Amino acid sequence: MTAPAPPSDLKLDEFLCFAVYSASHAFNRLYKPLLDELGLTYPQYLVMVTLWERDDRTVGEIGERLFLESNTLTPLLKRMEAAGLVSRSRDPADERQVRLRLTDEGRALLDKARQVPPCVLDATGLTGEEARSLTDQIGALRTALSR
Amino acid sequence: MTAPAPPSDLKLDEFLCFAVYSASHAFNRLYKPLLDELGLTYPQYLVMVTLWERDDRTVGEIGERLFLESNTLTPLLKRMEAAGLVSRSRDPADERQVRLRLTDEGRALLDKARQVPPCVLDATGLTGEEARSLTDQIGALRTALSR
DNA sequence: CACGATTAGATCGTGAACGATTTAATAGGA
DNA sequence: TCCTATTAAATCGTTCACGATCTAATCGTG
Repeated sequence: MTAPAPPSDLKLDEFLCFAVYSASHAFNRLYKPLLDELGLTYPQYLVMVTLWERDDRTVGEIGERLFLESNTLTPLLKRMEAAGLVSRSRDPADERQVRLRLTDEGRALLDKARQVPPCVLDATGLTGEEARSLTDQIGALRTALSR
Repeated sequence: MTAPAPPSDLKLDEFLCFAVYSASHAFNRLYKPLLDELGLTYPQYLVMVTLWERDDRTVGEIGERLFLESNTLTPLLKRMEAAGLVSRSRDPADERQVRLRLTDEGRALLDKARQVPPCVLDATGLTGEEARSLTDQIGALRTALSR
């Protein structure tokens, strides 16, 4: 005689973490075909965005911007270097640091990349204003979680 | 003479996708020590939640619930089986399907797991009502993105 | 009933994430 | 000046995520 399992009070659909987790994957799936056009993966695209914003950054600066550590970034950046998008070189003034610079090819990719965000906004079904609001709310959430 | 780089109009901080991506990682980092107590990774925890909600599910049903495919789930579920949390067995009525069932140990873990969501809500700094609202907005976003 | 089409999982290879550790360079104090 | 502490990346091992493909079981139509 097995006792009936006590009902679980953990409801997946009410989990904020799961909403975020699954939305993150949904974004990834949406981006995949768009970024394939650029020869980038999603995290590589984020690195490119940080370098398009400001070139010539250290691994640590990029990591600070993207909330990633060198153990994630080093292999990713090496793949980007192999793809001809960035150069990696030790800073002569401080040989501990590795500076990332866009190649001409990497810089040129910005033109194509400008077409991506409008496609993505369209797929969200949100207005620009709604998207901004949600971005701010989730940004604040990330800040709270990182304490 | 290199021309000054044209300013990028792609602003990382305005990217909804990046807010979601980085919040997802922030959740993971928050969950890690909590779930270490239970001997679970975060995706394994999600599988447990689905089975606590309803036991005896196929790989496909779990995947439908979590938006994951068998190529992700099969190895994950095998690790959970090896950890003694679930059993995997072919459905006699349809040998293509593999049914997942909680072991006694897996069922018993629910008690400990109930302590997790309050900790997480606390870390978000949100009220229950705010968290619910955000969960709904992000859930709707995921639905829109998956079209 | 047969047999091609479909379905459910599993397998394989690649690229992230990340904890833990290591290596090399710089900084700073006795 | 040396020598210890700190810092920046890199390395290693494990677990996800996912595209592509494979295998085996079942379905459906003639």
